[in-house]
Amino acid sequence: MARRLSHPDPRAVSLAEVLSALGDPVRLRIMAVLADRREHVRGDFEVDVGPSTLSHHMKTLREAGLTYHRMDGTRCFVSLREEALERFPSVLNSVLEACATQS
Amino acid sequence: MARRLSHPDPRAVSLAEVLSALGDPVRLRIMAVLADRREHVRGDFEVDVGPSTLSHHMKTLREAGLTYHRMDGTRCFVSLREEALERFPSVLNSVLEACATQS
DNA sequence: ATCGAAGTTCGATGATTATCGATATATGGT
DNA sequence: ACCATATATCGATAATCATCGAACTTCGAT
Repeated sequence: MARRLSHPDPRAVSLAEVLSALGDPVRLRIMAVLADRREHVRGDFEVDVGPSTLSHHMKTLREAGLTYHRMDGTRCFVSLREEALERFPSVLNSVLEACATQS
Repeated sequence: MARRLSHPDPRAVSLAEVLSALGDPVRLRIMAVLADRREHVRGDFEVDVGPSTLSHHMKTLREAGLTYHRMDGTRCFVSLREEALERFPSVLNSVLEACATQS
C-alpha cells in the first residue's frame, strides 16, 4: 500500500475538473458523508461497489483536490480539503449542502 | 432539422447528472455565455469544435434540463432554463458566477 | 424551383471511465 | 515469524464520451 498519497495543488485544478469529479453518484455519496467536515474511514461510505472501485473513486476525488487522505496504520482517513473549499467556496459549499440533504 | 427539441422535466434530473453535464470545458464555456440570462445563438459561443460537436454539447446541456432551445427559422436560440435554476438554485448560481468570471 | 445556410442526426473512431478480480504492500495482532 | 486486515495498484473489459465528416432536414432567398 502506498504510504503517502499525492495531493495536488487545488489552485491547479479547473472548475470543469472539479465538477466532473463531482458528477458521479458514488462520489457524490462520498461527499455527502464528508460534508460533516470530519474524518471518515471506508466503512462510513455506504456505496455498493467493490473495494477496488471505491479506491478508484477516492483517487478521483483526491486528484481533483477535493479530499485529503491520511494513512494511519492500514487505515485511510479521508476528509474534505480546506484549500478546496477556498478555491470554489460557493460552488463547493452549495454542492455539499445539496448532496447532504437529498442525494 | 428537428422542429421541436425535447426538454425534460428538471425535477427528474439528479444532481449528479447536472454536475456531470457541467463538468466539461466546452459546456462550461457555453454556460458562461448564457450566464447573462439572455438568448444566444450559435455564433455567440466561441468554442473550437465543429458544428456537430457543438450540437452534441448543446444536447447534453438540454437533456440535463439546463437550457431551453427555441427554433426560429433555421436558427436556434438558446437560454438558461428558469426551472433548472429553481431546482438547484445555489449550486447553479454559484457555478454560473464562477465560470462567468474565470472560465 | 433551386440553391445556400443553419443546425441536427448518423456512423465511425479513438479516448476516457466504471467496474471487477487478482495481486501487491504495509500494518497490527498472535 | 506468521497471518489476517485494510487498502492501493494492475490488467482486463465493457460502456460511455468527445470528436469528426457526411448526410439529411428545414427554412429563406433568389
